[in-house]
Amino acid sequence: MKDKIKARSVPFSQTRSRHASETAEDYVEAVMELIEEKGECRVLDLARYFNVSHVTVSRIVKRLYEEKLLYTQPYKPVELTPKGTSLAKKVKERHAIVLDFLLELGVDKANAYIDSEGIEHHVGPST
Amino acid sequence: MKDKIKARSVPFSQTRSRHASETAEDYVEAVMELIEEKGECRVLDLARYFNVSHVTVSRIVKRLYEEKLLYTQPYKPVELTPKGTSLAKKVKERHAIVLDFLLELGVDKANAYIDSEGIEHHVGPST
DNA sequence: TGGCAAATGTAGCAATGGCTACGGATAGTG
DNA sequence: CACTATCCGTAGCCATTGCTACATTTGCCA
Repeated sequence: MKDKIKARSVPFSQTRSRHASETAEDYVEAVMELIEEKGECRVLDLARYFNVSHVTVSRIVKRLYEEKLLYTQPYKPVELTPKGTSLAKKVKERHAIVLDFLLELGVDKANAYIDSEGIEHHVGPST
Repeated sequence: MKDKIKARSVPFSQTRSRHASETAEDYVEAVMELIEEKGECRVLDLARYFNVSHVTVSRIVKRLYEEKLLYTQPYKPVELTPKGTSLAKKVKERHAIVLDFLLELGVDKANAYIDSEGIEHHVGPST
């Protein structure tokens, strides 16, 4: 029994640090997409994208700037650093894999798209 | 383009309340499993299960008690209320569905088990 | 150029979920 | 009965991510 408890605990560990990383991944991916779509990425674009207030975005952008994932200057658009670009590409690739995975299973496209947003962070390398 | 932004924003909305609900679901499920396995569910069992300190568990148990999902008394085992039992069953059922889903696809059992822990919260009804 | 609307930034609050440190409760054992 | 080990609760700290309210900057248009 104890073994089982121990084994099951694995997926839940390091929740906080993982959650912070997920946020970073979501943001760099969003920035990359918004730049592709609109030519630039404003704080408000991100706020609409994630359905949160511009304040929340602005704070997170500041943190990611400190992590050297984003370039940001007051009242200017947000851009990706090389590090941020690299992470964004990795995330998009993984996202595409998950999407294909679900599509291949007959999940209809709209639902697959929605579901894969949340799922991607939970997929182990083997899967 | 705007449509796409709006559409993509859906999965991210209400992140906080959703996260709190996920915690509640994880906890009632864990309580149910631990009671099945060990006959009772102590705070420390949950702490080991989730790989967090007993303090974290104790605070969350208090919150779930206020939400009428758990019974709890100082220094006593944690139990499920009818509401908690009902939620736990729903979660376990959904969890089982996700697990079967992955197993059917040839994901080997161990990995499916691990992955489904995180995925289950992101699965829409249709999937 | 002046002024307004939109975009950002800042201050400050709340909830959640991590933690350590410390103290009280409980249960088992000699 | 007393002791000791384990369990649990409380106090208090931190980080993250929501928010509203208010201040500031920018950019555009009359």
